Amino acid sequence: MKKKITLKHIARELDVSISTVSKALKNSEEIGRDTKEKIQAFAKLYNYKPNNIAISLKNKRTKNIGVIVPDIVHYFFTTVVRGIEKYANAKGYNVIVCLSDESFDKEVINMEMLANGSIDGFIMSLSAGTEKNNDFNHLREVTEQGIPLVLFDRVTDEIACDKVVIDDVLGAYQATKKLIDEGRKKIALLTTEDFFSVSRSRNKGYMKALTDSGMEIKEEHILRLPFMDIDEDLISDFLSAVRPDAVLSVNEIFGIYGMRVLQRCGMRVPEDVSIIGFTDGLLAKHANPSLTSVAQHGEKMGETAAKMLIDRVESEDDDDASYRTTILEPTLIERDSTIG
Amino acid sequence: MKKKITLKHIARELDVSISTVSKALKNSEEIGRDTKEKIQAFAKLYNYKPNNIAISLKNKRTKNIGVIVPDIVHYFFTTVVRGIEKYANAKGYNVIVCLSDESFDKEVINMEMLANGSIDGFIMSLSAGTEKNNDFNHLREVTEQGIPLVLFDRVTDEIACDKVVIDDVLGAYQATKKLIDEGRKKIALLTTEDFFSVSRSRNKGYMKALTDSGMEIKEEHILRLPFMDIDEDLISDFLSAVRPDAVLSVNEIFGIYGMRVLQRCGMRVPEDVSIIGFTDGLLAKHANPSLTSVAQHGEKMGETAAKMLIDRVESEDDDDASYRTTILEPTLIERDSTIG
DNA sequence: TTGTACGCGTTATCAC
DNA sequence: GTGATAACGCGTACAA
Repeated sequence: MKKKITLKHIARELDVSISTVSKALKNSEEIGRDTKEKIQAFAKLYNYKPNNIAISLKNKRTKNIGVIVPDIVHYFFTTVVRGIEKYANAKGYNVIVCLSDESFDKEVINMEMLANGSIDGFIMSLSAGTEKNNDFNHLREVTEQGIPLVLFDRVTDEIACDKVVIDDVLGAYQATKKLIDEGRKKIALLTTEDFFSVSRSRNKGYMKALTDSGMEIKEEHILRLPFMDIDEDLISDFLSAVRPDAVLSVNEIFGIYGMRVLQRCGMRVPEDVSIIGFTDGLLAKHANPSLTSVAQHGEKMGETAAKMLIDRVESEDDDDASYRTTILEPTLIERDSTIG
Repeated sequence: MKKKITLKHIARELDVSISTVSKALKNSEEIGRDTKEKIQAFAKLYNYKPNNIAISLKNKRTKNIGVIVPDIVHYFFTTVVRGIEKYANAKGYNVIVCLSDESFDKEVINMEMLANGSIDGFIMSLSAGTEKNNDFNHLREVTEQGIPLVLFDRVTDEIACDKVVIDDVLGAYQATKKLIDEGRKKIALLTTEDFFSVSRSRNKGYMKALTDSGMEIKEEHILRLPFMDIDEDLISDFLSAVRPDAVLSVNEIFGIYGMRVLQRCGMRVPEDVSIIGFTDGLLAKHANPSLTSVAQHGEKMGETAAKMLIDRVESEDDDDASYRTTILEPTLIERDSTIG
């Protein structure tokens, strides 16, 4: 077992000072050819690599990015993390991923864990618990310490920081508009409890589209489901009662469940009923029929967030005022659950 | 913006020495009541938290675990990462996730990035590129440096380290056996190119089940597909030609594609043809009909790997000889793509 | 051209 | 009881 070698070892072995070794390895001009070559050869031989921790301590820069997401089995977050990874790695940063598991407490704990020097900045999406609590003190503490923070998707106005979101209102508007343009008259909405910022925006887009087209918004056409552990019966009862000719879902999974329920009722998709969901994930793509979806461009979002964060980290000047919010355009991916 | 406070700041402010502060905050007996209380109060007020990096440097322990996986959009890896996260976090460790993107080069780069002090140990699953190259020097270097390594799922005999796998032979055997017991006579196999260790094992289980039941293994019933960018036509041509009454797929996605192709040919699942896939993911669960699958228990695998790694990290004695391989039992999840 | 000294933040040992 | 000192590994301003 050949242990990690340090500058000190090399120095002792070659009978020179540590700083000489350090300089030689950085190809400094002030070291003589011979010593330089000797040292470099030795270093290569023993595969010397500087210790990241020591460098972090010295530079006060870790080259680590902390990412806190509610979950990682959800396709959307997965793609965002991938986008972050991609950009961050290209820039020489590592990504430390923590899962809040939709819990406020875990989110706080994870943040504190990372905030004490482990990372140069945060990228995160609020947990359900945090949105519910409406308590953002842990975020505030972090930003007040001068640690850069980028929020994505599930964001809040309470915190001044960079943000990346898609235009959820527009996405829902376009989707609803498409259903209206198909001639659908009774468009149901499957959404979540109201504390989710994204659901609120999507509901808004749905309503705006109806209103703009002179259609009435009927509360009985809207089903607000708890986010966790989906209750298929609730969806089933609702859809059987409403008998809609179109359904908009604020996420992928409600859309899939809704479609199945309707099919079981003997309705044909898309002949009898059109369905559009949010999140263009694997389920939507491989459903039968495949589900028309509002793509959120998670990977792009991740890349953008990573770029914003790293730019912030690497810019000397902390110009507090200039926080930006990047708004990505959603895209309606038309598949077989709607009419051409 | 209140910057991070250090021991030095407190010491200067309270006019005591740094070591006094350090001891006071650790509630050392050798510090007087008054000073201790004064220091602790001050520390609380300014929300002092020790700097992780400095502690890492001193202890030569980072409390970080490096995880390198081929991808994170695949359900299986996602669940493993989640399992790792769960266990590691509970033990006070952070998880640094890197994606090899199935590329040998990226895997090497990521390992080197992390190996220089950033982490206490690795958990990883080999990239396709690495399995293809059959080159494991980067792993060897890491283990030779005394950095603990746990391999899961895609492992290799070339490296002596802890491992976690499921019994792939058994999983495929049981699945095939089930198809045989249903009375299926022509059981096709959708598998990948041969360099994947898991595919080899699953192929073996398939063949063993056939042989044990006195059935013939026919090469023309086996389709070996490239792993990346799935070509649906290949599957389509193959299945149209073979016309099997059952299909075993070594992963989830081939199974889904296979089912769709067969349905398009007018075959009913499971009346005319039964299908079983590997990986009990979202697609299998929500497919129509839902896909009977061999569950790999990713979360359990992740937890197990994390436990093995942390045990190793925290045990002083480096008893090289005692590397263990944990073999998890697969479970056949029966759904609607097979007959009751 | 090479070496010395110091600092990053913390802890442990030892002296007062 | 309190404080000075060294050490973790590195980089660098400054001295020789």
